[in-house]
Amino acid sequence: MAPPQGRKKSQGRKKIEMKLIADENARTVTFSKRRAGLFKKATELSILCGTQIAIIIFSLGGRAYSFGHPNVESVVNRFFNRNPVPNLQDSVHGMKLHSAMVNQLKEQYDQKNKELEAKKRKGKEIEAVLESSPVHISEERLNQFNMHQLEQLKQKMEKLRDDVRRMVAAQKAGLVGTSKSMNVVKARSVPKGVDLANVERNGRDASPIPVDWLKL
Amino acid sequence: MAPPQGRKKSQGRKKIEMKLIADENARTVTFSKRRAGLFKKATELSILCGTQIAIIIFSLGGRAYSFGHPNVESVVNRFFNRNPVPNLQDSVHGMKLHSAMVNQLKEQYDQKNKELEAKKRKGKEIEAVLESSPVHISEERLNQFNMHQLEQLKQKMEKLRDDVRRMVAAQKAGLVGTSKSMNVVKARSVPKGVDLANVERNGRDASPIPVDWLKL
DNA sequence: CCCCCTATATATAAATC
DNA sequence: TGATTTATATATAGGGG
Repeated sequence: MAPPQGRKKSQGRKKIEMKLIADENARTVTFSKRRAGLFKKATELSILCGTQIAIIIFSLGGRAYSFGHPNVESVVNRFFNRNPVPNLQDSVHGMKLHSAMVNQLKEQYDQKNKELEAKKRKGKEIEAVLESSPVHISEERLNQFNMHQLEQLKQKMEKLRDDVRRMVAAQKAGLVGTSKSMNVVKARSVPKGVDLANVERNGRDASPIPVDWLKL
Repeated sequence: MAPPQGRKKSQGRKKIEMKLIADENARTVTFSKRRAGLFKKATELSILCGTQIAIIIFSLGGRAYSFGHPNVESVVNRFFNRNPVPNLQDSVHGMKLHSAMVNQLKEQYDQKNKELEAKKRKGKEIEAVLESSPVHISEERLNQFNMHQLEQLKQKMEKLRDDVRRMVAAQKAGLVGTSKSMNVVKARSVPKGVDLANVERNGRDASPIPVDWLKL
């Protein structure tokens, strides 16, 4: 009934940037809360899906925190195949491969390859649309953009299409890549169907566009 | 005002009992979702608090899923206070892989992963540009342009640009071709001792899928 | 299996004790 | 470091394609 005579007790949860929390105090608090939350989630997962789980965490201070269902050691050992997994005996060039890990690696590769495949497919679809869509561009519309924006737009389109091509080509030729990074920052959602571009040519570029994204 | 003429599309999230999900299908779905959620949480924790984390999960089916920042092995070894693993030479995510086959496997995985990342990044970037543009242009519309039209666009832009230049009449020396195609970036980066002091992103991995893409 | 959507259950950033 | 409270940000169960 009575209108809130006092200010709100809290602004409620705020969104925070995804980067190392500078304030050590706040960081510690967040660490405690999230660590607890993570373990809770792990517990639920193991119960709901009947899985074995092991989690090991080292805080910046060097303290170790662990969680295990049924326990850390058994899961870790199983993962590193210390406890032989009879069902897995892959071998390459005669040597035994380390089960769970290698097996997982294969799956991951396949997964990524699959995602890539999907993207290429989408890229082609878009290309098709571009080819068959005789849309007239009015001067009006053109004049609404400034050169900088148009240039950027064009470049991005070209670049994207170029990438699609390269990828398709590489795919056909059986690519042989060499890189050493393995970070996957999972994006919440893959941007709509943004994939297109082409034109082998690349002219100049006057505007001081912050084109670091162009280097791939 | 008008009462909802149609039924709700969904009853929304329902509370579930904390016990092994009986329906195998539902269980699998939940496992996928929650596993992803768990890894995401772990990723955030490692970033926000600069911690090292390792997670290993074995599904009921016996499949292994892992997450590691900087990688599972280092964290596990640190936890058990061991030096390099004795009877385990291969490392999935980072370093010395003594098996040529496994090594190749890893490279291919990295390559795919990298391309995928680039793809996602670009998708986001183009979206960003589109959004920051004073003139709203839907992706739909953008996708309707074909290369010929883009060429025209470019020509018009160049003309405009030249006009502006004339007007500004000044130093125009800054015209540099800014575009290059990438050609396999072989980074010999050694994810050795990652100093968590400046954690930018984390390592992550996971994903199932049964396929024998390679006859080992 | 993957993606999307909706409606709700949960996790948590902040502030305070 | 914990335990609470408040107001929001996120995670997800269910269901469809």
